[in-house]
Parts: sequence; C-alpha cells; structure tokens
Amino acid sequence: MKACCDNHINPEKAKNLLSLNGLNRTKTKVEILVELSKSKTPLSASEIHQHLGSESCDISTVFRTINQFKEKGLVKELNLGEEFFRYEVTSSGPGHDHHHHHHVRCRDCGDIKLIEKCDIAIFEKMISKLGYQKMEHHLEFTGICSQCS
Amino acid sequence: MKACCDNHINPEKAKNLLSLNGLNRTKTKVEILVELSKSKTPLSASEIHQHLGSESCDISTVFRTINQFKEKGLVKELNLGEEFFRYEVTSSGPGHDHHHHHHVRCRDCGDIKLIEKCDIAIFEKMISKLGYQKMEHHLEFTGICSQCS
DNA sequence: ATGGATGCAAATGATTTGCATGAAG
DNA sequence: CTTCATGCAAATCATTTGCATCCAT
Repeated sequence: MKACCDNHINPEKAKNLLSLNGLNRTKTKVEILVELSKSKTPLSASEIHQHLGSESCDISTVFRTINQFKEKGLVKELNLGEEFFRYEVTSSGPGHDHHHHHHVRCRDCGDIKLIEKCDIAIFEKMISKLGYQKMEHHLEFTGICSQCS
Repeated sequence: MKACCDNHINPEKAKNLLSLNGLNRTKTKVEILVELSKSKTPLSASEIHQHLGSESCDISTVFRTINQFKEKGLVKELNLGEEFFRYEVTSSGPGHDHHHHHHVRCRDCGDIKLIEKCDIAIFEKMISKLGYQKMEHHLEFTGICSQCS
C-alpha cells in the first residue's frame, strides 16, 4: 500500500484554513492542524497531545480544538475498533485534495495502513495481498432518517 | 428493511450454548444471553444492565460476561459511531444461523436498523430507499498483519 | 472442596465542563 | 473592549480491577 497522500499543512496554510472556517488563528489551533496533517495515520487526542510536547497545550484544549475542527468539517473522527477515537484531516484547503479512503488496522500490533479504493471486494483483495490474515471488516452507515429530516 | 432475523434464545438454549462453549451456566450469563438475543438492535452494556432491571447483576458483571462471550465468539462488539460499544449475538447455536450484516444508525435520533447484504453499492441504494439522507459510511478492516502472523 | 462468578468500591482512561485568566479581532 | 481560547481541576462516562464472598461443578 502506498503511503498516505501528502496532506501536509504548513503554518501559513493552517492560518488560512482557520480564517476560511471562521476560527481564531491561535498558536494551539495552528499546531494541532499542522501536526494532524503531518501524520501518515490518524491520531488520537492523546497522541496529538504527546506529539506537541509537554510544554504545549492541555489535553482538554486538544479535545476542544478537535471538536471545533469536526464541526467545521476540517477533521474526521474515526473508529478503528479501539477504545478511543482517532482523527484525520479531511480538507487541506486549496491545492490539497482529500479523497475518500479507509484503513486497515492490525488487531495484534495496532499498525494502521491506508486503503484507497472504496469497494469491499477490491479492498479485501488488496488487503490480503498485504499479508493480512483473519480479516474482519466493520461497515456501518449513518445518515439522517426520514423522521428526522 | 425487514426486522432482524429471529435469533431468540430461550433459557434452555442459553444453557446449552454456555456448556458448549465451556462457560458456567449461571443465572447472570443466561439472562444476558437471552436479553441480547431478544433485542432487534445491538445493545450497549448499560442498556443490557437496565433491561435486566435493578434487582439483577452489577454493571461490572455485565462487562465481564460480555468479555467472556466475546472471547468465545458468542457475541460481536460493534462500533456505531457512539462513545461506547454495542453488542449482538453472533451465534444462536443449532437451528439458528447468524448471517453477516451491518447497520444504519440515524445520527439524529439514534435509531438503528439492520441491513442485510454486504455490498456497498447495494447498501447505499437500500438505505436511501429507506429515506435516509446525508449518508456516511465507516468501513474499517482489521486483521493480523504479516509481521504478527 | 475448588475454581470460577459476583457485588461493591475503587481505579483507569477518554472526554467534557466550570471557572478564572489571558489572548485575538 | 468583548468574545473566544486556554489551563487547571473537577466531573462524567465507559470500562476494568482488587478483594472478599458465594455459587457451579
């Protein structure tokens, strides 16, 4: 599997994105956006916190910031069968296209790889070519039901 | 969408299943298995606990029991984009076939419906026929990677 | 009897919230 | 200035664990 597309956001772009989404251009927001975009795999809140280093913001600020990013659609929350969520950048702004994709996670070592095409049959072939065994998949849909829309 | 297949397990069958899987036939285990099998939708640990009533076992026992069921493959743990897991019976023993399926959950009211066929294109058509809008799906794989197997 | 099962309380981990202070527009 | 952002501590919520006791085999 090839590495994740380069979604890297530098501080300049981060500030732009924040403004475009009506968010304040604070140091913390810029750092979190940059950090998330640098990662090849989705990060948990606590990983983001660690990556920023102890001198940086509080973990509660990481959560608050991520929640704002989620509301703006800047990041996507992922369930990879763990006890916590992971997050990835969904939009990197002009010049950075985000494409629909999914992940494979090893239930043993936790390694996470990206898979790019969205079709189960193709997916399973690709993943077994990667050497994965005992594959399981979790396909769940959400939407707004007729009563609610 | 049709209702879930009838996976109902009565206390007799529950005891059988427990023995078959090398688990003790305790009142609590029987109750939880029966309760889970009665539900049309997957239940969370706390829902199971509530359904059993206040006079029943402790929530910690629900978790311990579910974990044993998971290990034995009697129940499956599901991620429906919530902050907690849900569980469903995977095997109802002889005479009860469990089939591979997925779910749709309304992001607004939380209602969960069963979808039976495992193909994304078919799924999305079926779900939009149900009146769902703004559909999103989460397809994630797990497996054992080549280094671990 | 003996090991597994359970209740209860305390511990853990992820996530959220209240409040007082500091920074962005 | 005035709103929003942040740190810190405390609160929640889901889940786990330790320990003493009780039940299934």
